[in-house]
Amino acid sequence: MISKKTKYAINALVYLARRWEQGPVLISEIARAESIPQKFLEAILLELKRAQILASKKGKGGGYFLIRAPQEVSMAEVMRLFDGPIALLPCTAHRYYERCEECRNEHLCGIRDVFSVVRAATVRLLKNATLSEIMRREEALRNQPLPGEF
Amino acid sequence: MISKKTKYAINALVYLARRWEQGPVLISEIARAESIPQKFLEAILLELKRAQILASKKGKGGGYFLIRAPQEVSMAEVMRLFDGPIALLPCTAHRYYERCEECRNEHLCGIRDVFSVVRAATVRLLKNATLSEIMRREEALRNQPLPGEF
DNA sequence: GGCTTAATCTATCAATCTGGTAGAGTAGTA
DNA sequence: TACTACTCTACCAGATTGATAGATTAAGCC
Repeated sequence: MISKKTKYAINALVYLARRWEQGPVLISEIARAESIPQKFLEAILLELKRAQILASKKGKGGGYFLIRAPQEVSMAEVMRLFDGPIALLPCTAHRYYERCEECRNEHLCGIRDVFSVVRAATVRLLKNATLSEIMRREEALRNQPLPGEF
Repeated sequence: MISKKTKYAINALVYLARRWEQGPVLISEIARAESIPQKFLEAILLELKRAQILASKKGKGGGYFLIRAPQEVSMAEVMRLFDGPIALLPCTAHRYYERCEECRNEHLCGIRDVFSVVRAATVRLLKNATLSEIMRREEALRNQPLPGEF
């Protein structure tokens, strides 16, 4: 499961994606709109700024804003930033790779083999899950009949 | 990432799957072979017994053993037992479903939509990742040239 | 220049989870 | 009945999670 911090980050990013190229948005506004504790959100936005996803402007008329196109920000990147590896086992991760000390020959490990497949599938989907993809799907859902109604 | 506890459980289960229908195996033997702290392993095996995956026999000649065919024990089940939901978001889980309180209409949520797809793919793969599948893959790896060598 | 605004930094905190240890108790088997 | 091996209870250190408080710095405006 992703942490609340990551979920808050995603909520904030989607909020800012909807306001893309519309100037800075106040932390307080995002916090109110998305029901995120403001002080907690401040720390999150700061991390997203350090990761070069957001930028900020101080003083009156200031706030945070996206500095990348919404299709260039994926859930894979956000999750890695806050929660670390996407892989379920350290020995199947790429950036965060770590070998299992108990494992003699990693390349003959059946456990690693099956979890590698899971990782590959998850990474592929999460890379395609960009902010613009989320917005696109929201629009699609609005224009569809409610689920279960036929 | 899965917890060490879950990883230990998987290691122990694969060990017992290799000894399927060969009688009880000592906790101490599994602990030694798989480098798992014995006392910690005891708690794990006890949980697997309560989950009706293992059974135990006391006294001399006792130990733990699988009571299901190896193809009937999946990583999905083991992970849910020790680490809870497989879904990345509570609102996309089935058994562990929980709605996001900040969400007005869940069925119009784009975030939920993309994470539902991830969950479905992950669950499908983890259900197919049974103990016998792990053993089958280990055998396949043994009969293959080493990766990177051509 | 001084005031206001708003981001930034530092510190702290309770609660929970994780991984692990110790030891007493209980029950089956030879 | 003695031995073996599982079972239960309790405890613990350290890390992580989610959150709060307050001080500081920088930008814009009159």
